[in-house]
Amino acid sequence: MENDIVSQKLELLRKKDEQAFNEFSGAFETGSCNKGEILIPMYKTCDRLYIVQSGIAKQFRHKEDGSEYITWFSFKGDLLVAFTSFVTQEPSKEAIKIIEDCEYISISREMCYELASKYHAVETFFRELLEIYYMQSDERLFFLQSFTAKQKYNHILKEMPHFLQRLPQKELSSFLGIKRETLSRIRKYS
Amino acid sequence: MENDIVSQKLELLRKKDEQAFNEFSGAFETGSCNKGEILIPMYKTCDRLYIVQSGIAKQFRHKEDGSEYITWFSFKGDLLVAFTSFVTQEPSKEAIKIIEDCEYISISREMCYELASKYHAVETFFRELLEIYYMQSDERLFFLQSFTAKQKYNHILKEMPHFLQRLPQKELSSFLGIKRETLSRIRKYS
DNA sequence: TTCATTAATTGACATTTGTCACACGTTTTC
DNA sequence: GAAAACGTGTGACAAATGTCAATTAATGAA
Repeated sequence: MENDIVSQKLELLRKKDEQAFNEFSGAFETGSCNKGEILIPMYKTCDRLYIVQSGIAKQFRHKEDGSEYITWFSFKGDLLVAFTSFVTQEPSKEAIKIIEDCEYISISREMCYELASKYHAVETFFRELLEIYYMQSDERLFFLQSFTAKQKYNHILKEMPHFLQRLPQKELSSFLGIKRETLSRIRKYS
Repeated sequence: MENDIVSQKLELLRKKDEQAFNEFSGAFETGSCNKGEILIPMYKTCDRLYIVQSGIAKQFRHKEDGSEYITWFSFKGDLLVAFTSFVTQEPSKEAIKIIEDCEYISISREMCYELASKYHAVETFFRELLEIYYMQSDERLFFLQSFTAKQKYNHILKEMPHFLQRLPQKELSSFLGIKRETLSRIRKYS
């Protein structure tokens, strides 16, 4: 068992209600996607939830000027879902594209809600995941909002060094909310 | 019954499991707080969840330079909680201050988790609230990140006019992530 | 009402970051 | 392996927003 958040919560689920765990984990299918492919297209309704087993994916939206705004990178163990579309079942304003060849497991939205409704423990599993993702979103908001370009870079350097090692600067700069030229200049002087 | 999100979800809870609803809603206490007072202080652990009945509160953090960064304003019907601290039980990095005299109801964290554990329907209530708040956070992230100062102002003007009507510009500018002088200049030319 | 405090406006200027253009090196593809 | 596509680095300049200081307007307390 891995030590990422989803795995930890799955382990809790298994301890709490083995049958729920079995039914839930049995509902996942495996799949894979190559670099450059789109896993969840823009404007399509998202009806599956993915968990990355290997590789890297990026989640992004389009700004009004057409440029890309990257909301998150997903590595091994991370969830992959166009969240708002998944919940509301409306066309997604965000898309997911594969940066490095991915293997994943996935489960249908229908099954998620069915099992959350059937098993209290599954409902708890999702509630706890949401708590964590909400806290992360909060933190990212503060980060993007209150740090200068340099501070952002240093923060990534310190807290998420794997982002620097494994992501092209083009993508990373978008994630930091700065232009690639700016990132390039910051790197030059630090 | 009101038509805000929390009320809607409470109504769903009542329909789904009347006993859960009764026990849950019976666990709330009423209270009030005057303009200028701090409801949840910085660096204190947050162990209650509040729902605003009247008035306005602001939720904020301190940036590294000491200035204030406002994360949200809460009006009638909105939740009021230092979320990360509430979940992790660590000292809060955000605080809540009253902008206009507030009446509220509140419930202890302990009771929230106890009832979520006891009643599947209460767990569902929280999971669904979290879904909505997560979507809001996502949207705010995009808003802050991809709009210019002018676009932000126009967006608020259109989508949240009550913010403009009821909040001092000083507070609003912090919420928009711009300086008060900048907001003042934008208003002048639109 | 009046004085004191706080909020909003405005101007001049500084700073940060973005934009555009192009060079250079590295992958990918046929 | 050559051509094309892509990613990165760099310079000159532009634009948006911030900073500081001074003034005016609004608000609240005695």
